[in-house]
Amino acid sequence: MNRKKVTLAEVARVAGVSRATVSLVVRKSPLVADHTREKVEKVMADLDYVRDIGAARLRNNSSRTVGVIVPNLVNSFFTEFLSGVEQVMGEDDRVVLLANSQDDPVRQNDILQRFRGHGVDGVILCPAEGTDPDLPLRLRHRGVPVVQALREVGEGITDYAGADYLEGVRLAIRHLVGGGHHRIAFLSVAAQTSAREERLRGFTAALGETGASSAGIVEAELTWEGAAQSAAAMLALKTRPTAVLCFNDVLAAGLMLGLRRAGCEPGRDLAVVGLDDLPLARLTYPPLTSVAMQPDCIGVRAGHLLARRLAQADAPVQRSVILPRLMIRGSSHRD
Amino acid sequence: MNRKKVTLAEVARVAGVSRATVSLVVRKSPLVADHTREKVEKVMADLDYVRDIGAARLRNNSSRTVGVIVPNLVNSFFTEFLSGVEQVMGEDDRVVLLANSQDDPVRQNDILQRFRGHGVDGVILCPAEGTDPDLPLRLRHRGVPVVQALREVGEGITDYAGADYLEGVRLAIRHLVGGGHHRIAFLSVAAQTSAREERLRGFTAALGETGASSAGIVEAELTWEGAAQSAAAMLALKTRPTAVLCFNDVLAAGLMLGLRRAGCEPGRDLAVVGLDDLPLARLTYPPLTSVAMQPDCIGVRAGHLLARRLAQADAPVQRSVILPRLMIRGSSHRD
DNA sequence: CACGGATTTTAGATCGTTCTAAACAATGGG
DNA sequence: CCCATTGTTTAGAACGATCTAAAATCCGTG
Repeated sequence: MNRKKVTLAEVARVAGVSRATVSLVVRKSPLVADHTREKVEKVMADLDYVRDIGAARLRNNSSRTVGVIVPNLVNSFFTEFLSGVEQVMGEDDRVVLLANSQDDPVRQNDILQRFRGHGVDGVILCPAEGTDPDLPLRLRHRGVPVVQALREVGEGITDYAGADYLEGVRLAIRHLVGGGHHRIAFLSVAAQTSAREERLRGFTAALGETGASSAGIVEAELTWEGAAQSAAAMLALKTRPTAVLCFNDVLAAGLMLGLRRAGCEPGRDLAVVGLDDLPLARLTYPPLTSVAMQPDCIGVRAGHLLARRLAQADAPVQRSVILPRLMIRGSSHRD
Repeated sequence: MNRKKVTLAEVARVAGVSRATVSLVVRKSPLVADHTREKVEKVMADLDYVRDIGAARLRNNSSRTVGVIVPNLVNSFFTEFLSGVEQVMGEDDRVVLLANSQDDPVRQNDILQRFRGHGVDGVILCPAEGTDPDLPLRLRHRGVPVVQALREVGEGITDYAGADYLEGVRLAIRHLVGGGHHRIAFLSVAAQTSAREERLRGFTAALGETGASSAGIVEAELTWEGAAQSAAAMLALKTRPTAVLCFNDVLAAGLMLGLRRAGCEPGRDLAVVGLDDLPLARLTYPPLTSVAMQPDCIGVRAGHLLARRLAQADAPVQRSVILPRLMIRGSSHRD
């Protein structure tokens, strides 16, 4: 209640030095003599002084704050990513401003504006579906350092951290073909993002490489219910697939549910493979074969990329792409 | 690159008015005449002016920023909660500073300090395991408005938003007893939090009410692997349970996995009930009966509580407790 | 047309920090 | 004893907004 804020000036007064000196101590400058440093540090501890970073930023332009924009906070793909980012930032004594674009480019712009108002040092962005491809360019012109992650818009304009979705899909398809599957369907989402495009491209590419054939592409809403409902469409394809590759694990899990309802036992009657290897992949029945994209690692890398760019604004653009790993489980076995 | 920051003064100069007037326009004060307002707004738009909230806060003490501390970013209980908080804050034109305490009180203190330095208006805190019970009091003395959520430490010192875990457990036990189960075990976690205590208390209380008896309490690490490993201990209990209530759905799902490995079919040989009703509850096999705590709603309420307190610092302490709902699914059927 | 009151506008101080440039202290050489 | 040199400290002006209190403008009346 009565707690007045302790300021530099207050510390200076008590310690019998000038504000400038205290400021130097706060910033661990080597310019201050040891004995004054100690004296000042003691006073700071006694008074429970907390440096006001906002005021500091006003003067010197570094808020030690970064904005993170994700399209979604329920899919653990994004929250694990977020977790990685938060971890790096914490280690680096930075703080994360979080916002959820809900995959809406308009909201996303609002958020960027808000972040700008808060003086963020930089932004890590998973661009929302339908993001204007020259948003990155506009941001660069406004002087906002940006790292894109998980999805990308515009080419080579900003740093980027993600996984090699294409290779991930190839791993999955090879695994299926190796297991004797030759008619493979793809369960996709409607939302147009780079992640989707890459996965779809990977699908046709990998089919070409392996000589397997597409049994068709079915689209579902990005929820397990949507996927469950799509089971009917999947079973009604002209060329009935023996295996289905899904855009991600949520869809795969939903599909398995829908298949079982329709009397088709996933893993036995129809192989199902997911992508992302979310934790839930181990908990479905049968456990879901999936491709691990390690979103937490991607988050860590995105954090490092941003740190690098903040340190050196004109560094060359860099892409950091993680190699996925295939996790084989029951949903793609024939036993 | 060359973008210089557009300031109030710049806008004022171009519009031919004083900074003070522009400031009034920015804050939508009714004091400005309509024609000047329009003129100024036009200039602001032309110059792409963004108000510097940090600078504003320095003068008037409202950063429109709140800190959120969660113990964990992989359990969707917390991320759904976070999602709710973020949503309310966004609507209210506030911004969320996110940090993960990793259930470590020391980290948690660091984070609180950091938040203070960033001038947050208030904090929403899910206290880490082992948090000093008078942390809330200390924070109050420092003048930091706090709302606790999901877990609570200290009694009635801060506002609190959570679910009625006790009632949730009661619902689950009643359901089991109604289904003919009389020997019920509890799968708990080791971590000492108010959530755990309340659930455990609820367990014994509900057993008393219904006349069922405890088959024992088993502790597991809070991961699905931990729960899977505990299946053995569960099956080895002296009085073999016919049903198990689990601290949360992650444990329940893990336990089901472990049971099946041990040749005991969950849902048929042993009923399993979870708590929290995470999305994964629908995706396990058999689908998991659980008690919905609606963490996203709790997040929304926590946000509102904090907004209220920021508006009125001396409002009476309020608790907002959500009534849980039982979601009956296959894991507790006998068929 | 002068006056009082309401409506608009503004100058200048202020928030807590950092920066710049200069002052001050200590030391050693000539 | 003065001066240059190095090492420490500091006064005062920023940063970009908001607040306060006062000034300027407008308007209807007497």
